[in-house]
Amino acid sequence: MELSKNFQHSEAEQKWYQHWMKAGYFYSTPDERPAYTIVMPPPNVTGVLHMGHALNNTVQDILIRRAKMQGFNTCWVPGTDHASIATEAKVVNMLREQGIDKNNLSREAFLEYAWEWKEKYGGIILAQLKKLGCSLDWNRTHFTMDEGYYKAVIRVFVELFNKGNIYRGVKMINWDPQALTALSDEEVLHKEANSKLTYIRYKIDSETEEYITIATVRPETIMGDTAVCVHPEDERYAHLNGKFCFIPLINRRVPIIFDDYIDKEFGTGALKVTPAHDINDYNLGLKHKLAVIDTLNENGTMSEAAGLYIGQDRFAVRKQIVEDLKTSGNFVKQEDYKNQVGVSERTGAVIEPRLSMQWWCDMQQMAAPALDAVMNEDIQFYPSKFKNVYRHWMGNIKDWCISRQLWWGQRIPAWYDKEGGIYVAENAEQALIQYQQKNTAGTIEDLRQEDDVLDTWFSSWLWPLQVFEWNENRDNKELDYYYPTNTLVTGPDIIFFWVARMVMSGYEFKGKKPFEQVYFTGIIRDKQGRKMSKQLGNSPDLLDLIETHGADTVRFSVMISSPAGNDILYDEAFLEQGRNFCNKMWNAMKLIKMWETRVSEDVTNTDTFAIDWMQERIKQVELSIEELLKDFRLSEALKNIYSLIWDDFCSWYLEWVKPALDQPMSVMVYNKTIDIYESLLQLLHPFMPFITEEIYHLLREQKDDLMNRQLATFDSPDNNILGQGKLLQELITTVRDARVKNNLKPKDAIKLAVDTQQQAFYSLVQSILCRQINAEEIGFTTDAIPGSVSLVVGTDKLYLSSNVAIDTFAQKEQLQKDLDYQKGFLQSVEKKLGNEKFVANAKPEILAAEQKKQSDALAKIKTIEESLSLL
RNA sequence: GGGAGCAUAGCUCAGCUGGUUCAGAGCAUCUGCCUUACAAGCAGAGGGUCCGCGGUUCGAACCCGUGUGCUCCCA
Repeated sequence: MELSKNFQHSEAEQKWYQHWMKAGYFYSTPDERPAYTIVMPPPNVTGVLHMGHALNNTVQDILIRRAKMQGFNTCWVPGTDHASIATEAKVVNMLREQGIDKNNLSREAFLEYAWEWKEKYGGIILAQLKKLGCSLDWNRTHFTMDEGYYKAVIRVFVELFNKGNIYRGVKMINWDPQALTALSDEEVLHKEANSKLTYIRYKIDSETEEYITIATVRPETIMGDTAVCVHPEDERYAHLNGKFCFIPLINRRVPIIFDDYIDKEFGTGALKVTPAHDINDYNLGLKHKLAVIDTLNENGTMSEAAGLYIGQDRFAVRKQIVEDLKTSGNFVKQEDYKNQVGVSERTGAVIEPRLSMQWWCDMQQMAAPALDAVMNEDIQFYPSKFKNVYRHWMGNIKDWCISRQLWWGQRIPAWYDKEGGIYVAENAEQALIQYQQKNTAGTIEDLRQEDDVLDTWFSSWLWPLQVFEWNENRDNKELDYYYPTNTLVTGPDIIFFWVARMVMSGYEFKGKKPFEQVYFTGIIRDKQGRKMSKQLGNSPDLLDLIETHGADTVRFSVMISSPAGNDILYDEAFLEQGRNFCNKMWNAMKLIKMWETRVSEDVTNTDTFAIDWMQERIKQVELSIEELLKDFRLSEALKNIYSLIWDDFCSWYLEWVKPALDQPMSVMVYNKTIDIYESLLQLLHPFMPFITEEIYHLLREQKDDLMNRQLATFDSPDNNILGQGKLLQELITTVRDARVKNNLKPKDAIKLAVDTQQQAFYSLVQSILCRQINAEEIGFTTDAIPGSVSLVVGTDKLYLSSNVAIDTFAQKEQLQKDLDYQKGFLQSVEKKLGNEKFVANAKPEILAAEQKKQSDALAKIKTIEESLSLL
């Protein structure tokens, strides 16, 4: 068979993904094996996957594939999230581009568009995950608005309502004037803004011409002022006790109140109080029984109640009113001021605090077991630093605003009668029954369902339960088998939104934690450290990337650069490294395939050093991988495998077993080499599934697939053989270096004479050493060879001779350098050993190590000095 | 304002329980090679006051304090 020059990723990827799928490797049903389960954080159906998803899902796939090789019954559940506000915003935009105004559509018509959107983008997302190679159980795909899922959410709402955890009430909420909906505190981002602090004077209601000056960043809200507040101990204002002042422009008379909430140092020490538009002012208003005047409409324009600027946008008014205050003589001054402004996480609109009737969920009770679980590590966080963040949020939990003024989502199952009575039930019929208990003649026509839908997170917090059909049967067999799931892999940015709430819902509805451990991945940033985002256009298109570079390369590039839990500065240079790695593996396979025709039974090759050594290296690396993966240090594990394949296998091992030109290949070595390559491919498979499967099958006829092959158990490596391998490498490198330094060309023949105590070792590796340094012969000696280059490796002396003239100055310099280093080293070791406190305090093994260093260094120094004296 | 984290080679970062066979990797740089698997490669090399200062210790990149700079989260 003709092998291509390089690995052709696109064919192989398609072929193997379909093959795995057909073979049923992705699917899971409960059996006698232990389960290893992951539920995928469902991506929003708002668009396409980005680099963050690539990282997150690659990590999950690695864990799943590895667990599968270790004999677990693995189950990775895919799905998508309806993402209420984000998706609705997208659909509204799309409609606007088509010239359709959402307000002219019925709820039903709008939802049809939304479902179309979901089908399209949800489908794209799932296709992307396949391209990435994700070994997902597609039979279990869920969507947070599926019929069954919808019902589960409704039922949870009704149950919590009946328990008294859900209630309806007017409170100050975060209002998004663009999406026209309430948001939870978690959906508001605080950003620093360059604002202006405007000083405005309010005339005091007294006979004399006297003013009180306030400072505000929101002058447009003064029409909503219902008081001015100062500190009770502020001498500047003590005389104003019981007085009133007039709001400029509208001349409303408001009281001057006193409260120690005021910061005397800020601004003028006098605060305008606007209970309708600021949470602190609102609380102040409650305390002092102030009126509340809402001067804004829901879209952020001034309302009738403002009296002025009606219908104008709040930001336009902020500028205009300053001009008008100047005209009226109330403007004092303006200064630059940096403050924090809340913006909507989804729409970016500046949030307005607003008093509003919403549905709330009291979280106090649910928080307690959820907090404990993480604190006592019943649920483990990686990295554990996130425990603090979690504790802080959970310990100060607030009631959750769960209603949204949107259409895309689960509609709140509450019905109102004409008198304002509320009936919460799973459906209209049951609501009606409740209603009829009061009004026997009542009909469904008398009831009106709540328009609002539920916060998206009020559905996704059920994800680990409902993907196993919890609502259909709360103790079903699958739930028993797969739940609690093993590992949740997600970003730290949704620790409150999702992780914390899933923990709460797990205990509340199932009485069990939803997962054993949570691994928080880093956030992918661009080279300049900026978060990747659509707006910045700094996020590469994932599908493009996969198509041009291949899924394995993309996976490699995101994994190699992602230390556990730290942010990642993504650089496309990593793609190059991945591509080169694929190429390397491909070529190693080609080399082995070339030997296939030269295999002969007649070669009686008893030289197994290379094989023995490589096998010990594999054991060694496998054990370290095991440890690294336990701590989710995936990038380090990958680096270990990368180096094992490139350096140990390709650079050393293959060269060591390579038959001489036109010589036959030992059948034993050939088969062992394939065995070895297979186990390397297997170690790498979870990280780079396609190329490993492809090469696995090209190496020789296989009965199984790599993906499904069980991992052997490894015992601890033989340190003696590993040490010998290391020494052999050092010998080779030292001689090669000497060649370069002495201007000996690779083809120039040399002879090597060795003065050593370990002749058996040299006999063992002689043929390898001979070929690797291109020596005509290697012999032993106890005396220096005149005219040769003397080298020192360990405590062995090497004499390298050649027909080519040799410059002794260079080697003298090198030996002198080594000698200086060794002497310095010895000095530091002896200083340590001469220190009584060290000898008394250091652990025995460290003491022994130091003593060994001392004797080694002494022996080395002796050897080098002997060599030097000969020059 | 409260909290968390980071500062190591030109760049991006490893360095787990303090102990010179750990100061390391990849990329970049330099030198020499078209050695019949791979020039997307091979063989070598150079490069660091481990942010400053102080402390603990026999011993500090690692622990403690402090200063500076940066990032993130919460209010």
